[in-house]
Amino acid sequence: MVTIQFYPLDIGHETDESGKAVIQLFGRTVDGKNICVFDESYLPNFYVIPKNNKIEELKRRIDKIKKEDYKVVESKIVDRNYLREPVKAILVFADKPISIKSIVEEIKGFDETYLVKESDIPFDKKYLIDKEITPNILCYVEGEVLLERQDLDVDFVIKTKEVKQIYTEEFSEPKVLAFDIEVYAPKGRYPHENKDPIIMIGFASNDGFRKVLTWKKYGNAEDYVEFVDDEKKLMWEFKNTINKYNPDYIVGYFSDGFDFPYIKTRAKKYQINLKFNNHSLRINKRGNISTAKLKGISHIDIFKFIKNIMGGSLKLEDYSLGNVAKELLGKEKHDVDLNRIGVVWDNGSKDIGKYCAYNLQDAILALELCMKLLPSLDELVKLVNLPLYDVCRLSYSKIVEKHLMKRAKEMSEIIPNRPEQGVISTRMTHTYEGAFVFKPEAGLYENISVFDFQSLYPSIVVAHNICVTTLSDKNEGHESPEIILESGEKIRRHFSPKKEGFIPAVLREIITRRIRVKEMLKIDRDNKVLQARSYALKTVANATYGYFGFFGARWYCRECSESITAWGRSYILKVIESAKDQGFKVIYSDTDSIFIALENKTKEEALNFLEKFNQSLPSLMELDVEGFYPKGIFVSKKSESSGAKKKYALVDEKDRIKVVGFETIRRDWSYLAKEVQRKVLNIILKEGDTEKAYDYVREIIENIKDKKVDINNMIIQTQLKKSIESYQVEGPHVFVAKKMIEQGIDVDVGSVIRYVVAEGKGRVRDRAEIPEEAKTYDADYYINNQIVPSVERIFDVLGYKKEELISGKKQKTLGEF
DNA sequence: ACATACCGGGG
DNA sequence: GTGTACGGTATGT
Repeated sequence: MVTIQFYPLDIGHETDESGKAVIQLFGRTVDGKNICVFDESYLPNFYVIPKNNKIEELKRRIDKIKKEDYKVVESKIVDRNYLREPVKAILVFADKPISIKSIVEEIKGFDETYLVKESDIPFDKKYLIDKEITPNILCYVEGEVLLERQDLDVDFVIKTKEVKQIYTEEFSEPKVLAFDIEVYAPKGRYPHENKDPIIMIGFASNDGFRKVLTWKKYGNAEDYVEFVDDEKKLMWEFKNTINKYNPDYIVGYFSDGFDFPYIKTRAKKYQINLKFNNHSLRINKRGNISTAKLKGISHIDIFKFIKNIMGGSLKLEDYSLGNVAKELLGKEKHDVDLNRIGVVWDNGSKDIGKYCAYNLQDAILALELCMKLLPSLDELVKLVNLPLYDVCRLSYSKIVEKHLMKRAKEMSEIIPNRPEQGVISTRMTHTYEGAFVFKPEAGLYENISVFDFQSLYPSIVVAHNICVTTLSDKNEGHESPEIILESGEKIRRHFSPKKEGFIPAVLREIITRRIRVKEMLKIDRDNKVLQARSYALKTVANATYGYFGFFGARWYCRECSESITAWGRSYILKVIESAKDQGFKVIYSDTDSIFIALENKTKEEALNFLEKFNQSLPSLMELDVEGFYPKGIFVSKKSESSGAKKKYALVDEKDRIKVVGFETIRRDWSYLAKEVQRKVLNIILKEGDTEKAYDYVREIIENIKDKKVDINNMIIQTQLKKSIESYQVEGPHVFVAKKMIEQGIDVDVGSVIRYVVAEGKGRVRDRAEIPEEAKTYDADYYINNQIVPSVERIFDVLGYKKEELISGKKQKTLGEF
């Protein structure tokens, strides 16, 4: 018997041939050793709530369930709450995870069964909930050393009957290793994992380790460069480097979707089994989304977290590493021409060194992004009780749900089920009156102040006790403002004040904790942990409203959503009215934010208004400054039927452009179209010269007409997502791909097909040509389908019609412009 | 009008 | 892994 203290970092389970599962907790001991703990005490389980008083009878029937390949091991009658009402439930333990489905099915057939709950939570996740174990927090374990499990390649393997989390100490000094790969690509073609080798892999760790592995020797290589013989050796060294460095976290940027899947494919080619801590690299593919998991090492794809969670508040133009690093770290990628990577590699010149430096820099940026966001991730781990691996891939709704699940357990609440597909469909078809949107008057504005309620919805939920558990037929105290239903009927919703609802209770705790954290931050302004804690609490609180109306939610409540927005509208309208009263020009408002054009007023006056207004609000509510923007353009969306949606671009005081709701720059647009949109926004927002922007577009259009624009700028790229034969609808890229195959050019699933639209009539695909063969392009197509659509709505705002852009004849009706 | 296919991130 | 994104846009039928 040994006792040991360790930080659980990752969880998994191992099943034997019969399907019996044992939980495995991977982690670090206090003195930095790798450990794997097998918790043999845990059995898959779920609740059955009886329909009537025949609970004993139901229990007896459940206990008898025993078939060849599944059985009930044990059951207990327990006191719990379900949606805040006390219930007697039967807690059923199954022999193995895969038995759950069959047992549940059998029990559902019993007359006495009313509800089956918590049978839809993954085994590992349910373990953490049931045992109330928070990853990254110190645990104590008493057990036996399993000597025969040398294969796990950790320092200790412990078999135990109990893992206790009796401490609060956090795992605070992880070894973090970031990596990035560079891939060979012939000129003008995007690399393909079946054809193009990995030529270099860069590593960067938080304790200063730097290395670039590559397999073509060149002179005067930097110290960090290490040469290997070939791609196969590169794969081996990749694996060795990771195993030798032995990181707690391995980090990449889009490594779920690119680096790891690519590595896996290349390794397979050489029949190398990539094992880390003796566990193979697993790539899970769901549709287009892949995730890469290394059992025992937490793989953080920092891109996922930035895109899913951080992105919302950052308002980034796009999520490319270069852009994100610039915004978050103030650092740049190295400037190399990736289109030449294949050429340089083939030449074998010392220019390869530039690519090595580029490679290393990308790994460093991924590392630094991770280190910067790690405090926030750590705080979220504690709120949702999931390992870092899961936390960095969560969506907003999942953050809320997992936090609710954790709190449910602590409050003896049985967790509701995930909705079935049919229920989801029904939920999706029902709409309700959403947030108040003050339609922006499309236009160009100067000196814009943006204020928003940081905790409008959460505080409404708490203040009015809004919850699926408090929804009531009669007015007992909390009556919502008027709500207009789909049918047109006007009603008010009621929430009982008698008992605090489950979600209001959870939220109240979150909000009061955040207030305490903010108090502490006033004294200790630069405390990164407190900042991260405040951020994590804010994230959970703010996402809760959306959760009520999210069709996949366990605690779904449409009536709650309706009521929250109804109350929300009444508050934001108050802000709008009072801003107008004070003589401010309100240009836009959506949900919980308000955009004010300062016009002849000063920033100070706006801040005074804010301060005054805040004094009139209930204590938990606060209108905050989101930002000041010297210039902004508001554009109306094409389909105005469903209300004006957000679509605007702002330039902030640091001359950075924030674009919201515009078509993002995509690969299937020509380079020219992307460039034109970007440049037009820049001229308008940074230079404030609409005439210049108009002239710029006119010049481009004339150049296109005169065929002065290089054909390379006209290339449209589209990827083949499936095999050529399986296309029902053949787009231009499929047609071109066929032409390429005829010419013996190697084209496969995943190939990015480049084409140019040539002159002529009829379908686009009939005119699509391989760029190298195309002599000229269809000017009208590019003007009408690429250039004009990319800027049309921007110019619409400025009072130019689409026709003017094309013809050059101004019909500008001077009005407000 | 409706259906189908692609974008993102990554080289 | 006790699962299967999403919202928007272009092209073809």
